Formats: sequence, C-alpha cells, structure tokens
Amino acid sequence: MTHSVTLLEETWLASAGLRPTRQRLSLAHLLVGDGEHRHVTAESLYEASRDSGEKVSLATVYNTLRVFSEAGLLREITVNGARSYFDTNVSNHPHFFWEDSEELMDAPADELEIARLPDAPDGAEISKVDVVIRLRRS
Amino acid sequence: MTHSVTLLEETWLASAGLRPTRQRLSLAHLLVGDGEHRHVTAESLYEASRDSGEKVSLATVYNTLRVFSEAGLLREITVNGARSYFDTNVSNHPHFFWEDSEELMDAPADELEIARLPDAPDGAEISKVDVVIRLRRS
DNA sequence: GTATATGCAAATTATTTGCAGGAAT
DNA sequence: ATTCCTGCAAATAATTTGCATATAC
Repeated sequence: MTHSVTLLEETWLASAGLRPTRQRLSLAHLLVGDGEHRHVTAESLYEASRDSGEKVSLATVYNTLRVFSEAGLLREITVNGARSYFDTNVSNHPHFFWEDSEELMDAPADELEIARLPDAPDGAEISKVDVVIRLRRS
Repeated sequence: MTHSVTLLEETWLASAGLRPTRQRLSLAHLLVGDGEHRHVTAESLYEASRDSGEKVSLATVYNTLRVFSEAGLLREITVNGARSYFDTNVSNHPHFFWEDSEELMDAPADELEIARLPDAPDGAEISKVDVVIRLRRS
C-alpha cells in the first residue's frame, strides 16, 4: 500500500533535478520511503514494485536505476560478474557479500580503517574505493 | 610465435591437476609464459590467442578461464557489471580500475594498509576482500 | 506546446551449455 | 578403455535501445 505522503520522494527527486513521474515516485518510495538503506537489483526492485501493486515496466526499472545512479541518488555496486546492485546509501562504505545467496549488505563503516592507500597514478585521481568483503558460510 | 619450452606451462597446469591439452598450454603460455602478471578478459585473451596464430575457440577460452579460476590458478575480479577479469596474480592485492578505458591493473600491495576490518557476521567467515580503487583521468 | 519519460518488443552483450567428436591417461 | 576436453551452435541472463505514446513543465 502506498503512503499518501510523497513529499520525501518528491524532494529526493527534486534534489537531483529529476521529474516526479508516477513511476519514479513509486520506485523512490520503495527505495527511500522508510528512511532505511536498501540494496536492490533491477529484478528485485521490479518484483517489489509488482508486489506493491504499482505498474512499472522492467525496462523502466532498469532505466530509472541508471538515471538515479547517474544523478547521484544511488550508488552502483559491482560485486558479481553478472548483476548490478544499487545502494541507497551513497556514502563511501564497505559491503558484505554473501557468496552463496548473492546477497549484498552494508558492513559497519566504523570498523573499517584504511591506514594507507596507494596513490593514484599520474594523470589520475581516485573516483571511489570499493571494498567488498566476501563471506562464505562456515 | 610459441616458445618451444612448455615446461613452465605444463608445471603450472600440473600443479592444479589439469590435463595439458594444446589449447590450455597455449592459453597458459599467453597468461604466464613470461612471468609477468596479467589481467585479461575472455575477449582479450581470445584476441591474443588469435593474434598468436593459435586456434582456440571463444567458448573454450571462457571455459578454460573458469576452470583455471576454480583450480586456483587465476583470480576472478569483478569491477564492472558486465565483464569478468582474470588476474594471474592470485594473492590478495588491490587493483586500480580506469573507469574510462575499463582497464584493470595491479595497485601496489605494500601501499595499502588495512588497519582494521569489520568482523564477519556470525556463521560466516571471510572468503576474500576485494579492494578496487577506481580512477578517473584528471 | 515542447521536452522528457515510459512501455513494449526487439537488439545487444557476456557467458554458459548440450552434444558429438577428439585427445589425454 | 575410459575419462576428460574442445568446438560449434544454440540457449540463457542481464541489460539497453528504438520508437510510438503519454506525461510533466
């Protein structure tokens, strides 16, 4: 069931200069509607959208995730050759990746301490540093 | 041009219990024949193989990279949603990834110092930690 | 009214698989 | 002999794109 309040979602879109269409608002609601951080794939968000009774096509989910990422509203995480994950937490933080279930979670940022990092080669600057801690059930 | 010496490549395969077929020896030669570390994709290795005059099918390149990785001879690196990279350096070390050219390189391992790492959640152990430093030309 | 977004189906890209023939042990 | 490997073509999976219609500004 959709909240009647769309202010948060509208503000979120507006902050990136994106038009508040029905589809974007409904996906935004699923992504950031409750203030919790979320990790989704195109497929998982599409299913969540279907389950919530909204109608948004899979192509639009793909396109919207891409647009949101390029606008800085999401962070794309690459852990797995095949699928892309998108994180509503756009700050620099490490991830746990469960190798068996292919699930991606935040790892506690305050427990990671990088004391020294290689310098970027000449002519380059660091765009971001991805730290993925891969987990195997023991 | 293929070296007449295949001892290194044979040893490399034998150490993982893999049969020294013509195709594997020739790919192994391209991968570790000169003792340098290399980062390849299926496509790039296939091209290198074609250029060297050997005939190995693309499917076999894919299958062979997978077999080599599962045998521990290569390390698969995921940097990019789409393509898989394979590294002949199987030790734990960070990578530079050039976002514009999609090129993957080793970063100096001695310049990375991780002082503290999040503990694995209960019931899990760390399988590996991937550190990818993404670079943008400046 | 004009620019931008959406939906569908078709296209593309990376990769895997089934199976018949070939090579290694 | 038997087990494993290779090549091809077809299958699959994730994602993108072209284009007509719909919606936001």
